[in-house]
Formats: sequence, C-alpha cells, structure tokens
Amino acid sequence: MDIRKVAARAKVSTATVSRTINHSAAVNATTAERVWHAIRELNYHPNSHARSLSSGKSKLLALIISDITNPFFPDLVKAFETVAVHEEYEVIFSNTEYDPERARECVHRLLQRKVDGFAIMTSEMNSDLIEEVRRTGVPLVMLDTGTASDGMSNIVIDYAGGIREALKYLVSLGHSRVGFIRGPQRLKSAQVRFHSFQETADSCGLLVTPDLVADGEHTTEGGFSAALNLIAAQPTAIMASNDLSAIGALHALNLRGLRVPEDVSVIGFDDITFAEFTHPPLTTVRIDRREIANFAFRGLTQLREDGVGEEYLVATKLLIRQSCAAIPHRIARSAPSS
Amino acid sequence: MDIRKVAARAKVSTATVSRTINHSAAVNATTAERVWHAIRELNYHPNSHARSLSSGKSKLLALIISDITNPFFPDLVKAFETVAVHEEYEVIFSNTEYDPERARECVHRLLQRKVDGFAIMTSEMNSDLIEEVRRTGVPLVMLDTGTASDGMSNIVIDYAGGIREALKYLVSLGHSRVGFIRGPQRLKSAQVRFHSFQETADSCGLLVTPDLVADGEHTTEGGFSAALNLIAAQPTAIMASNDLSAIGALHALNLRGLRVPEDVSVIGFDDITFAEFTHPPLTTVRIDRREIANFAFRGLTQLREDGVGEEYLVATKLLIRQSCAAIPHRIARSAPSS
DNA sequence: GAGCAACATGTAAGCGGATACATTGGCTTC
DNA sequence: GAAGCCAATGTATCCGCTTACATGTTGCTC
Repeated sequence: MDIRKVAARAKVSTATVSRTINHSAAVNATTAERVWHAIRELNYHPNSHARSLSSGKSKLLALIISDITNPFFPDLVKAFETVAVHEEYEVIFSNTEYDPERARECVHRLLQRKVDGFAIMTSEMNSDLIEEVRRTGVPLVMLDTGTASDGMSNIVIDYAGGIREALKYLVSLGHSRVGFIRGPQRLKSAQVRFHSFQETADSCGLLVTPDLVADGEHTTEGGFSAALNLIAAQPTAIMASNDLSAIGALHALNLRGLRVPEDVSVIGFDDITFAEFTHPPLTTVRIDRREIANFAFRGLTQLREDGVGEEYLVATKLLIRQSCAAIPHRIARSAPSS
Repeated sequence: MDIRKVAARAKVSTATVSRTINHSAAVNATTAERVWHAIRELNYHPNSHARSLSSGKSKLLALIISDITNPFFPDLVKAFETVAVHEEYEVIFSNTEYDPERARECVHRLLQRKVDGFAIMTSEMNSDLIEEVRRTGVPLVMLDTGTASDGMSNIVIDYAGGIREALKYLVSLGHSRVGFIRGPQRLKSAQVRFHSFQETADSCGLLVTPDLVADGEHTTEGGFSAALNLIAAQPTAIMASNDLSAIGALHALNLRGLRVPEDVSVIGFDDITFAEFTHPPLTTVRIDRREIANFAFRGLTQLREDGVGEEYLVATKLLIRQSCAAIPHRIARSAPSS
C-alpha cells in the first residue's frame, strides 16, 4: 500500500497524490477530491519515514525531562503534547533520571531520529552537549539553564519573585524564625530559590542562622529529614524549595506532634496537583506548567522560522491555602508551643 | 554527513559501513574497527528514517495511556520507557484524554509512524479500532480490555483479588457497614472492582444497601462528593475504587469532623505514590506498574517473534498503612461516634 | 594445481515519498 | 493566428540507508 497504488486508483501520477496529501494549492479541486476518495477507499496512510527522508522534516519534537514520576512534569508533558499534536507534531519524550550520561544518550538517540526540535526541560545537561545540539542547527529550547542566542531560546521562571512573595507573606503573618529546606545546590533552579530566600530574609530583617537551613534534595524523604533537623531550631514557619519536600516536612511535623499551621506554618513551591490534597492543604507558589509548555513550543516554532532565540519569562504566583497561619500577637517572638 | 562519507573515510563500501553499524558478524574485526573509527571521527549518526524505510523496522513503540496527569500512569510510562530504551527502542506515548475520538487519532498517527508495536494501556478504545490495529499486523498489547489472540496479548490485573483482600481485611477489623465509592462503570476495570466488592460482601455476610454505594468517577472531586453522600449512611469504613477517590473521601471526612481511622476507616486502590503521604497514610491495594510495563514490553517482543498472543496476570497486594482501624469490640455494631 | 568452500567486501536495487523540471492544454493579447 | 502565460499534471531523481546478489580472496582437499 503505497502512493503508487493510490495514484493508479485515482488515475493520476504519484506527484499529484503527494501534492494532494500535502495540501499543495496546485492541485485542481476535482482531482484532489478524486485522490482523497482513492485514499479513503484504500485506507492509505503515508509512510512517515519516507516523508521525513525525502522532505528532511520529521515532524517530531523531543521533550527531555528529568523524571516523569516527579509530579512537576506530567502537567508539562501533557500540555506540550497537546499543543504539539494540535500542530501536527509528534513528541518523543525521554527521562534523563537526573543523570547527565543518560541525558547524553537521549540527545544522541533523538538526534538520529532527526527531531525537528529539542525542548530540554531539565538541568542535568552538560554545556558541551548543549553546544553539540546547537551546532546541529536543530531548534533548542531550554528551561532556566540556557541563554537566548542563535538557535536557542530559554525559558526563565521567576523563582526569585515567587520566593520573595512567599516569604513576605510569612513575614506579614508575623513570622520571623523561618526555616528553609533547600533543593540540590547543583541545580541552578534550587540555587536561585535559596539565594532569593536569603536575600529577601535580609531585606526583611530576618536572621537566617545555619540551623534554619537544611537540605531536602527536593524529595519527600529529603524534606522529611530536613524538617526533623530544622525542628531543633524552633522555627515558626518552614519554607521548602519545592512541594515534595514541603510534603515531607508536613509529615515530620505531624510525627513530632507539631500542628500545621497552629504551631508551624509550612509553605511549598511548584503547586503540584497534590498540594491541594495534603493535610492541611498546602500553601505554595504556583508555576504554571502549561505556560512553560506553550513557551517551549512557541520557541521551537520561532526558532525554525527565523533562527534567533528569545527569552521567555514565566511568572509565579502565591497560592494561599491552609498551611500557614498568623502568629498570635503576644507570643510572636517566642518559640512555638511545645 | 551520510554513510557514504564514512565509507570513503574508512575506505570501504557503504555496505560494509552499514554492516558494521548493525553488528553484522560478516565484518572482519579489523575493518570494523576502522569503520568505527571513521564514524567517531566524523561524529556520524545514522538517519533513522532512512533505516526504517529500508529495513521496514522503526524501532519505535507506541504507548497509549489515558492521561499522564493521572498518577497511576507516570510509573507505568517510566518503567516502559526504561525497558524499551534498554532494548534500543524509542517510545512515543500519547494521551487519549479518555476520549475515543482522540484515541482513534493517536492510533492513526502512530500507524503512520510505522511503530513496531502498540501498548494500549487504556480502555477508551472502540473494538473496531482495535480490530483495525490487529489487521495491520502490528503487535498489540492491551490492558484489561483485550483478549489473548492472534497478534494481540492482554494483561489482566487481579482487581477482584485485591478488592477481596481489602474487604476481608476490613471485616477482620470488625467492620460491617462498609461504603463503596465506585469508578466510572463504563470502564471494565471499575466494573470488576465494584462487582468484586459486592460478591465479597455477600460471601462475608455484609449487607450492601444502595446508600452504601456512591459514584466517585475515579477523581478526587468525585471521591469527595461521593464520601459526602455516603456519610449519611453512617459507614464505619469506606472503600474506594481507586486512590484518587479515596483521597477525596479523606478530605470529605475531615471536613465533616470525622476522624480517620478512629471514626471511619478508608481504603484505596492502586497505590499511587501519593498514597503514602496522605493524612493518615492511606491503606490501599497496590498494583505494580513496573510489572505491567514489563509484561507489555515482553508481550510485544513475543508477538513479534511468534505472533501468538498470551495473557499475563498481574497480582495485587494489600498495603496496610494507617487509614484503617479495628472497631472497638463493644460498639462494633453501633454507628460511628458523631 | 584444479576445484571448492567459506569468508569478506562491493555493487546496485529498492524502501515510499517530495519535488525540480518538463510537458500539456487552454486562454489572453495584439 | 502566432506568441506568451498560467494552471494542472506528469516524469524522473534523490533522500540515506539495507540487503540480495555478485565478486574477489584465501585456504584447504584430493
């Protein structure tokens, strides 16, 4: 079942069939109708490999993420797939498992598939690898870790703004001893969050002693043990670098008999789906993954058209739920009840 | 940069290069080394479309799921991708969004991509569509909704066993008024769960009055309102058709001031990642998604080799956490405290 | 030393479409 | 009515690889 059969059936040449399929304007409407008819009759589906081979376009987009199991990603993947499919692209997505070596393999595999674009939504990617992709000329959109330049666009999330808004909110509730659960400091995105926390704390006159900072690795387990450590410093609030660690913290607090938000307020970051269903529902900073996905797709399209990269800014937004409370005025400076 | 350049560089024919790349035994070791060397020097990556076109194999697998945003799927997708990539396959995955029409589009798109196999892990798929795939001769593995036959394998999850185990556990804790939150009854998997609940209840001498059954649509929102309805029937335990609705139920109960598990026990199904982090941690029935993924991949491989489908059985397992408690003996038959 | 495996390598024909270029026929223009 | 044009379609090449078949080499047997 190939284009020849269709051509024979419709009594035209293969060229005309091809033109019809590709909606070329040069085909007479009547002829086109005859061709479509033959296509339907034969239940013909063009071979995309042959198409890609001769046209040089695969209509395939690569989406590289760290780990689909991390609740940050599913929304992103879904949104990206939705736009892509809508624009007649297929997406191949790949997990790097936070491993630069796997990332390298991913990229190479996908390069062979001649993808028409790379959306790399992860940080574990060596700069030489990125350079390699750049040199191939395949459009490339990065998240946080890129730079808008020739052939590459970058999506920047306003982590700093989010952290600032969140911390100021805590301060407005009367908190002054705020603990922070950091993410892996090798990730730029985690660095920025922590840095922004420190800066905002400074500007608000909060003292950030070392015992108010713990490492949570951006996981629930990490958040759990980090919170356990933080408890000794008797914070009235804990801010986590992401929701997963905030959830871990919630559990640690619960285990220690500390009530949230009465004894300790907790605030997360990302707004994963589940944040709404923790106990109590988690106040957090939302990052809109659909917006990221849309920017990524748009960036790729743009790059294909004029080759010049752009920078896209994704805003964040504080989402107040029920895991933070004001400190009763008269005891605002004392330790949490215990 | 094509195979010709490599051939020239290594001073061999393109055939030899091709053989080398494909690890054909016919190539002399010394020659092969020279070829690999040239490949490395030129940083050559074979064009997979050309490969697929001439070999007839795409090394591409289609994984069709309902919605990556549903926490049941990420583990499955990841595990499937892991085995596939390990065996040099790439996977294209697609969301049907629970929509048969989208499912049809997915299948057609992927048929054009000449995927070497379909893993359809979703139920919203008309039987004629499945028949269509079957006729193409592309290996096909289904979840729950298929039948082991020519060119098609089926993975069967032991929902009934899981429900039975869970309900018997509740009974062993002294519960006799158990509410059930059903899933969408158009899904076979949800039907089976409910049916098994009724059956087990019968065999244990439990009375399942209509007010003890509510529809939760397998979502948190659905579970929430279903639980709200069930409360009127004063159950001592609520069993949900999946974890999402169990989580919704947890919230409803909490909202109504009912403590879990002291006042009402709750039990879920699936064991999504988050089940561990609810408050209290959710007792549930685990379905091992990695096992499903492995079966799916193995099934596809098998089908390619001998074309005859098999049936794979996935066991379920009760996971006791903290959302269920025994009814104090003397009030075992009375209504929950209120 | 002829004959013949067995192995290593080369040659060339597709795989199924896209598309540059050629061809055809009808229509306008002067 | 010849020249020129445009629209519609056809012809044939190429995309980059795999592979059947052809060819060349070596070593072994009798």
